[in-house]
Amino acid sequence: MDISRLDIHNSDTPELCKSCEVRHKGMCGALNGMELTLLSKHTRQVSQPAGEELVGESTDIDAYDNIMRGVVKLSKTLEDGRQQIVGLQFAPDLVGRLYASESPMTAEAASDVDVCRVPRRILERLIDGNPELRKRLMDQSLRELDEARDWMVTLGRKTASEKVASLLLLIATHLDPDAEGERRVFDLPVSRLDIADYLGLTIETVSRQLSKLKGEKVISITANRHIEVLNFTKLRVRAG
Amino acid sequence: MDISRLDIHNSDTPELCKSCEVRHKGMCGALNGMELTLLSKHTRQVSQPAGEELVGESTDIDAYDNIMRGVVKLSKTLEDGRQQIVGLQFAPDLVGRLYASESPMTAEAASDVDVCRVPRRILERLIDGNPELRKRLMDQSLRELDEARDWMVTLGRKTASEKVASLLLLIATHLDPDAEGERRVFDLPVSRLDIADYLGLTIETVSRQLSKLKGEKVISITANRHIEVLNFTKLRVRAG
DNA sequence: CGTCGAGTTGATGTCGCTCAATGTCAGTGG
DNA sequence: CCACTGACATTGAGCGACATCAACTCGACG
Repeated sequence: MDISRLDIHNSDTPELCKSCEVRHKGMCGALNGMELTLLSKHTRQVSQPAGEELVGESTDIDAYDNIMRGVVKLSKTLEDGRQQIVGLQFAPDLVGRLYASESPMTAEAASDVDVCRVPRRILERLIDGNPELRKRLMDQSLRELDEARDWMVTLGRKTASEKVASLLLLIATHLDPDAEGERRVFDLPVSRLDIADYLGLTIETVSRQLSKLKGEKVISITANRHIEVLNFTKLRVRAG
Repeated sequence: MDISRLDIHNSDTPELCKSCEVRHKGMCGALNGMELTLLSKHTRQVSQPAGEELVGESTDIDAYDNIMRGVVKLSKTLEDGRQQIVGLQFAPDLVGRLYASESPMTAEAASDVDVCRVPRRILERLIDGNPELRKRLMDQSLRELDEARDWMVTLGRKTASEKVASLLLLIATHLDPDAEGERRVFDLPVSRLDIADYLGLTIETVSRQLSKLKGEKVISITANRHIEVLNFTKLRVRAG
């Protein structure tokens, strides 16, 4: 039986983690050929359109998702429906609370995403045996902690216009890490409601602040989602 | 030369991590006799009164602090002076950003604290050689990440009165984890300003909300800092 | 006592929320 | 081609929660 026919990943030279970026910075870059082969035998690629849930709040975790493409939003909801987005994850992050049996939050595709779904046991076994992988995941966790704490400052102490500027800055730097100069161009991977839920604001306030930034020629907006940053320095100043 | 005279920790049976709780749940509980001895040779106990800084924002990290007693607050400050507390740490937590050369935030004694100060290199060497220690520190980091994200919901989506109730709840559960029934008694380890900076409010608003909870017989306050929770269930409801 | 820091309480102001109307655009069907 | 629809976004008017500013209380300490 030729297992390579069953799954695109079941080949001798695994197709997993194809992109250069993912290979270099992501989890798979820490694996040797044997480990990649093991992984490929148990992994399947999953594509989810924007809005689909990957992991529900307080549901069992039986797999982790390695983001190959797209943006994932992590959110928590109060009983009465108030929602707060507590993080955005970009390729090549790993989605899922390590070592917990139950997810403390919802993970949802913000844009269309492709992920590699790894069974929990498999990943945890790989972690135990591979110090380099362990280090990368530890680094990701610590980076997420730093980002969460930075965002606490934004949520607790910044004004609405600083919040919106901060988010544009965050997305710009994540989607285009090594751009230079004053101009940045990108598509917002999230809706106005998501922005509001990330910033602890309402969609109306977000809209007003975006319009204000537009009026002051700091950014220009076309087709609702397409952002051109005209003056990156000014945007950074406005982010507080 | 009798080195045991030089440092209270330099003895054959190290006096480090004396308390039962610390020994069981803290970092030192993961160490064997040899490791404890190594640690004791390089560790010194430091006592800081409330308000003293342990690590400054964007200063070099050359040591980690293991909390033996007291409460440490972690905070970040914007250029214009606005401050946000991004975490509280209790015994037996380890203070300090692992694997970073520079601290992303200020760590300051909220109450009077005693810490064991461990040189960075020593701790990192111990981590490399001890899977159990590694796991405990990973767990602490992941727990801090969970707490930071929970707090983002509080900061972004809760009202002032829910915020204050949430903080009382947080402190009550940390200072007295396995209490039962409706009553809790504790002393606030932080000032009104700290509370305000943790909740993203002003001291006046904090004060008014505390007075309201007092008026509604949910808590009673004596001597500014001494809190008696009269109705824990009601407090939990108010926390949202 | 007088002073000082921490906390409380009151009066007033304002930023962001609420509610409601309007605009934009893609999709659908006549 | 245009009308209709529904999802999403923008804009405006009014209001309320929290901030700001200021006065006052209280205990600690010289």
